[in-house]
Amino acid sequence: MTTRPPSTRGEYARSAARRREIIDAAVEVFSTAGFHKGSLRDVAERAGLSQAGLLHHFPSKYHIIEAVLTWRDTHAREAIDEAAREGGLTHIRALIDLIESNQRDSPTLTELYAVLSADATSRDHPVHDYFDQRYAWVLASVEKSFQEIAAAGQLRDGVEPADAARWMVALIDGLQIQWLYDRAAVDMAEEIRRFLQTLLTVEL
Amino acid sequence: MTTRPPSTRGEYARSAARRREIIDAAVEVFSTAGFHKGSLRDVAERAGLSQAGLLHHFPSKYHIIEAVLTWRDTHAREAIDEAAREGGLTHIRALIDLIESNQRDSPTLTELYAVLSADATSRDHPVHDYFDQRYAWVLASVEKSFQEIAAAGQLRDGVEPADAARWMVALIDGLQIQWLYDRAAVDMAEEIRRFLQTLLTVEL
DNA sequence: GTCTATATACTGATAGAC
DNA sequence: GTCTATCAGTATATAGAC
Repeated sequence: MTTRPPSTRGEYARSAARRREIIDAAVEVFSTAGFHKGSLRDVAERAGLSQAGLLHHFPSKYHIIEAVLTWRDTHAREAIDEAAREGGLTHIRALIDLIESNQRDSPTLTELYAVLSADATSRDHPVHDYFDQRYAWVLASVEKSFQEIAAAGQLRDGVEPADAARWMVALIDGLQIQWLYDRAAVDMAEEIRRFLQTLLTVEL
Repeated sequence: MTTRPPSTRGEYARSAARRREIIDAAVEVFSTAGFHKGSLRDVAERAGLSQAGLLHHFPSKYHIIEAVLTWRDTHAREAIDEAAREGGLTHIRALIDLIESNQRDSPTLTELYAVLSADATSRDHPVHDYFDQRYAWVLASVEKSFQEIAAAGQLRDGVEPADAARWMVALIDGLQIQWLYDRAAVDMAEEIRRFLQTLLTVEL
């Protein structure tokens, strides 16, 4: 039997573009309604096709949320990878810059992550394992950078690198919630910078 | 027309006890499954009656979650009210103690609050307004205490009371999420105490 | 006060025409 | 690749017997 290969680059591009449209629609729906409450019909309608048409591109609701998460992760790692390799303050600064640009350029995606990371604490949640591993990885990599900061004499005496890492990650999540309730009142990146400055002996 | 008053104290007590059983069941169901995903049937089953029987005591799902929240708030305010009136470090210490005892004695209720406060960021969520007002109130009362701490010379130079309040509330929410993913790794009260100690000039 | 039975709506997913 | 039609499951809520 023969499988018909796409005859032109155009077909691949069109399909990929459709998937992107669906992912964008899913971000908007899931970030305001939540993953459980946000329906495939809502996503389909926003993407401009029927619910059955949507499931031609992604076989299940889980595949859609998975695509959303991996798509953002790919782009986030591109933005942070070089600074993460360098470590120390460079890594921390890049993280804050990333948060700042995320909030400015894709607030709905930021919203989705904030809501979903709390939603997925339930052990049988479809993306529980994803967030579980993500927290472990983020905490470890931030702690490593704070250890380097401490070794360079840039961390105040008595502040443990493991604590600083945990506080920074917690502050990010917590400020995001406050931001979602009152967006005008919270400037996340500035707030995190001021907080970190109290832990450091050098200018951030 | 005449309304039949309860003939004995027993009837009130029995009905009140039933409502408490339902509230306890609701806490357990909603904290693990989330508010949307947790069903009235689950709550009813755990409370030992049918779903229709449950709706005799609370006319809708919303009334149940509302009862859960106001019930906890009443008890939380009892525990914190005196210290809150005194203000300053006394208030902050009492807040941390309350978090510690909540986590030890009613972890599922703590879990429910953490998940629900993120869930309810959506503007059309049934308890959005409740959490919106709660954050405004908590932030204001904690900021007031940090102003008193600053006036007493107990706050490190350069730390703004408004920032300290925002950071403390954010840290509580963020650590709760980390705790839900890895309960063995996070001692919330200790972590918050160590964090606040870095902002203060006196022993907490 | 509690039950069974049911109304009504919406969910994710599938079948099959085009 | 997209559609209509539909399935089976579950949700909240109601009606009415007991």
